[in-house]
Amino acid sequence: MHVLIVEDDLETGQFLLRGLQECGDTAEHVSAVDEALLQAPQKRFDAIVFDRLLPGMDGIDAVRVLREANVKTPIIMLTALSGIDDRVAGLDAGADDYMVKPFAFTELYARLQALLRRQPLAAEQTMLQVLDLSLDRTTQVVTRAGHNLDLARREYKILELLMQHMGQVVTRTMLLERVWGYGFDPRTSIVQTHVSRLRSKVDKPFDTELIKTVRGSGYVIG
Amino acid sequence: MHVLIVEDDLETGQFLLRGLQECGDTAEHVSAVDEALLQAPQKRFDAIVFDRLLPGMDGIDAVRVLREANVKTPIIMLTALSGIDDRVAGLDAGADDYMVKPFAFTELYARLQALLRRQPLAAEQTMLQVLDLSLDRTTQVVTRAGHNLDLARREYKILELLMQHMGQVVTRTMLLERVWGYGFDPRTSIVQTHVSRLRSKVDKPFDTELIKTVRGSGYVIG
DNA sequence: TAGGCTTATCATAAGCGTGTGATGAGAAAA
DNA sequence: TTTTCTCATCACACGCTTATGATAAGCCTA
Repeated sequence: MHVLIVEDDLETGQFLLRGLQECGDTAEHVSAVDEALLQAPQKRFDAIVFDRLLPGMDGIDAVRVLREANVKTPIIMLTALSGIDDRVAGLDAGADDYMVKPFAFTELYARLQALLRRQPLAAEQTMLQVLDLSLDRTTQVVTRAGHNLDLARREYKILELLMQHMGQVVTRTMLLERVWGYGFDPRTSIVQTHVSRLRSKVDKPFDTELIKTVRGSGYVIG
Repeated sequence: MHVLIVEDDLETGQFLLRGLQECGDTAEHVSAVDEALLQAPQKRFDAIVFDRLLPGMDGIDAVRVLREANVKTPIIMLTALSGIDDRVAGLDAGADDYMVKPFAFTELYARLQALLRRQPLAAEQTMLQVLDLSLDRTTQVVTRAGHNLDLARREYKILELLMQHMGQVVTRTMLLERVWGYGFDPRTSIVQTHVSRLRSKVDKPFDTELIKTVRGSGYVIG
């Protein structure tokens, strides 16, 4: 992800910058409000981390200005004040979340990821690959060992989610949420059925089995 | 982690329960406020997920009661109302975070993890290692000498507990409590059976024996 | 409207995980 | 040594989870 950090304290700013880079993400650091107002609408950021107390203009007013300018990028406010009123003011102005200083970087990072999960990522990987299986998200073409695979929409979505998380278990709940948009358990074997059909196209005709089931959890690829 | 779910809607409750189990955690589900007030101080939960609208007592009042009773467990409120005032009320009463329904399970899970990361008391190490045996708590993958070990849920939980306390004796009672959730002695050889199965996968195929029994007490690793 | 494709549900079967009790091995106590 | 107790292991049975095929409903297209 690509994050804009608006923070007048240089030390904190660098700390966040480095933290994000170490997690494999990219970030830009500005220390003045007007710079932020200039950058935010122009470049495509996935999220903005906004300090509450800035010289010149209150961070809260700045957020309000951004929202009025139709900037919808998720914003996390940083505040040194822990009062309830202070938190509310930020949310009220249009921030999506707040964090009270001092905070752990890991928590900020978790919240960033939570926000991004809610919002679609601006820059996602378009080509996904696992061994001889590849999926192109722009054309939605799936091939294995050179052969084109003709997948139905649900099947494609399942495979896409699995490949986005290759090596990690994708739980049934996650599949229901991301593929079906369900917020509940339908109490039918709907996931199993579709994974079965997916396997019959992706795995059955070939010699190595890529989609593995993890009993009690879900499925993994790779 | 071990989570208490307070939610009167059975479907949502089961959905959360299942979601947590799929992620390798444990949870208990109660649907009434008084049950929650009874359970929360007694058992050791790492977090509580609290529905805002419950029959009998407002969830907010319940949270306040818990906090007054000196229960410090992190609490996430679930609310169907998205107004600012509603959010504040929850935080004000002593909740640590809120989520607006409908919500994605993945986000709730991220927030739970964020809350636990903030709490220093739960020394949650993600990578556990004893000689050539290693256990990754995020992916739930166990390897020894480079080989992947395919463990059942109970076996994994036992090994996890042993490795968390490497060098210390883990008593049978402790295992019954943390792996099975039993508060009593079932008077069967259930623990022995499962440790035996665990050993057949972890120790048998290799030359050095890692899991040792301490006669009269329990087991140690390392 | 007919036909084909996609999708949801149900029934069934197979497979795996788990709990129980029996049996035997080995350590500690007498 | 013998006795007693604890622990390890095994086989079996039950139940839950998962895989799969049949069926039916819905949707788009010609």
